[in-house]
Amino acid sequence: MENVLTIFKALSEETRLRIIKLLEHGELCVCDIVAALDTIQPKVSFHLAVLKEAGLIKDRKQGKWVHYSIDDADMFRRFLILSVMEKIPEDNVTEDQERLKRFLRSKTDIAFKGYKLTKT
Amino acid sequence: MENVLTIFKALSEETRLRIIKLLEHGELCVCDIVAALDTIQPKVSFHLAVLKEAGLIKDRKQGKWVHYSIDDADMFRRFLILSVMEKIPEDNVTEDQERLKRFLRSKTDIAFKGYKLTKT
DNA sequence: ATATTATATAAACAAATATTTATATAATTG
DNA sequence: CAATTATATAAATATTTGTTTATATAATAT
Repeated sequence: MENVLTIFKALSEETRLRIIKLLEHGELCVCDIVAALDTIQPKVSFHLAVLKEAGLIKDRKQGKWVHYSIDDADMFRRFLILSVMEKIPEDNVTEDQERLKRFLRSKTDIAFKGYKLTKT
Repeated sequence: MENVLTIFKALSEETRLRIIKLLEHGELCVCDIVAALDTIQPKVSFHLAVLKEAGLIKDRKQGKWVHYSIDDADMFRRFLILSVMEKIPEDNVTEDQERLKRFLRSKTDIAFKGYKLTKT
């Protein structure tokens, strides 16, 4: 019981479904998600912990960053995740997606500030 | 979003999963469920309302009684219901099942009290 | 070494959900 | 028709869950 219940509980909150949707195309670090959802970091960390506890996402630490991604190890969870992806109307998360794109772009820009690309 | 969310929310509570499990083999009236869960009636009515709102169960009124059963009109909900049936360990609900059996038996007994079965 | 950045966690607070108790309604039985 | 039974609903309360603010930790950059 505990197990199924934990999974359904994890899926029963809007912010968490939005996070799952954001992870559709690959891993993101916490700050990406914070930017995409336009919210504060502890809130995101809280929801990521709930999703991870339920085995729906996994994390990968790299330096200062923690990258989260969909955990597709188990069939049942996988199906649920796919359902979320499919059932949530796009226009319900377009703002998130746009904020994410903008943020990722700005990160890249910063990375190249003060550098010049030269042919090799 | 609303829709999926409502469904997951409905499934994210233990009493409700137990009710779904009880409905596995057919419809039951509210008082059957109250007896099986060994609890009070308003509590059961509350959870039945949540499940019905999510489209997971349906009701059928007959005299004083309201019979509830799994609503298998929709594929997604159906899959979720089946998952609940499969994923919840039997020994997690045996007490419920036994109380249910006893209660149903006692109802039949009462129905025959003062009567005698005769060959036709 | 110190400052900064990314993330987590704890504590205080707020909001949502579930439970209980009391009461209403509607059908049924005596 | 009065009493009883099955269920629903409303109001009060309790519990759980989520949010915010403050702080800790650990890696990196200055």
